[in-house]
Amino acid sequence: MGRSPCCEGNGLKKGPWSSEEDKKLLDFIQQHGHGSWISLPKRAGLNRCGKSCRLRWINYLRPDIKRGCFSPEEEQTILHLHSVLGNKWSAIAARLPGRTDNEIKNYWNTHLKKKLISMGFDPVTHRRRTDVFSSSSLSQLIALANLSKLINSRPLDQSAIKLQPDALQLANSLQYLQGLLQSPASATASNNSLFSQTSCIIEATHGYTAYDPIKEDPGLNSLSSSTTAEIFSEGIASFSQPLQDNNFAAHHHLIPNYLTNPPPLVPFGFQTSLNNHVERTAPSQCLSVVNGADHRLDSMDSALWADYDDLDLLLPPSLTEASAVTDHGDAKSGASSGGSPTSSTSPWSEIFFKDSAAH
DNA sequence: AAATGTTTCAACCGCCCTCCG
DNA sequence: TCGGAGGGCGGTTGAAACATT
Repeated sequence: MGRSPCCEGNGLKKGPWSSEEDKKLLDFIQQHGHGSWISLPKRAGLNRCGKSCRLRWINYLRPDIKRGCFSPEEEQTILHLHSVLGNKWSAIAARLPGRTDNEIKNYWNTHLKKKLISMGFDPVTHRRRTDVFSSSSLSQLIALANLSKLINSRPLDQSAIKLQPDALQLANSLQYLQGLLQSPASATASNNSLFSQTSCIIEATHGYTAYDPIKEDPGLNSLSSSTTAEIFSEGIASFSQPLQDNNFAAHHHLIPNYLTNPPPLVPFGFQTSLNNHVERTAPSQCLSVVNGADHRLDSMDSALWADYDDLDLLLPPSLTEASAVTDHGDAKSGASSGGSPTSSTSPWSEIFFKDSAAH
C-alpha cells in the first residue's frame, strides 16, 4: 500500500475551510451531487483534494448534521455500542442520526473515555479496572498505612491531641486498610475485592454513609432488589479513585439520581467528616453491599458482549426508531436498520444521566 | 493583564477494502 | 487473477478556545 495522498504535492489548499469554500462545495453538491470525490474539486472550482471535500461535506456541511451537545440518550447509545463494537465509529454513527463518526470519536475521547476512567472503568473493555492499586498508588497506600501504625503505636501526646478529628478518623481508616492489606484473606482476594473494600474504606474515611435505598425507602421496592443493589454499587464504584482526587464533590454528579437525593435520614451526599450527623456504616456492612456489585457487573458485561448480533436490543427505542425512518442518502445510513425498538435497561444510564443533564 | 497549561474539535494522514477494467 | 483508483475508516495533529496561575 502506501498510496500517496490525493492532494500531495499539488499545491492544494489544506487547513480550515473558508465560508466561501463551504458555499462552493455546498452549492455544487446540492446541484449535482458529489459523484466522484476525486473529480469534484475541479468541477466545483475548489483548490482542495477530493478527500478533504468529502470530509468537509460529511462532517460539517451535510444538511442533516445534528449540532450541539449529546443528549443522555445519545451518550447511552454510544456507551452501549462502544462496549459491543469498540472503536467502530462509523458503525456507531450509523445508529445516531445526525451525528458523524468524527464527532462521536471526538466526544468519546474528550468526555466519555475520561468519565469512564475517572469512575474506575476501563474504557476499552468497559469493565472495572483491576489496576487501580498498581505500583505507585499501592505503595502510597502502604506508606499511609504505616503512618497510621506509627501514630497508633505511640501514646497520645500534646501534639497528637491537637490533631483534628478528621485526621484521627483518617488514621483509623488507614489502619483498617493496613489490616486488609496484611490479612490472608486479602492476600488471596482478587483485585476487584480489594478495590471494592477500599472503596468502602475511602467512603468511610470521608464520612460517607453507605445508603441502602431499599432499606431506607420502601418505595424503591418497586425495583428488584438486585437492580437496586447494582445501581447502588455503581454509586460506590464512582468513588473509585479518591486517593488521587480528593475532590469528591466533583464526582457528585456521577451518582445515580436517587442516591444523590435519598431520604434525609441517611445523607449519602458528600458530607465532610466535619458533619456530625453522618452515620457510619461498618466496613463489613459496606463490603457486603459492594461485593454484591461484582456479580452484577460481571453479568452486565456478559450481557453486553452476548448481544453482538442484535444491537437494537441495546438501544433506547427512540434512537432506533429515529434511525429507521431517517435516510441520509449517503453510505453511512446504509448500516442503519429498523430493528426492534425493544429497550433494555442501560447499565450506564443511571450513572450518566445525572451528569449528562448538566451539560 | 499576561503567561502558561489544558481541553476541544476540525481537519489531516495513511492504511485498508472494494470495485472494476 | 492482478493491480490501480477511489472511498471509507480510525488514529493523530495542531490551532483555537478556555482555564488557571
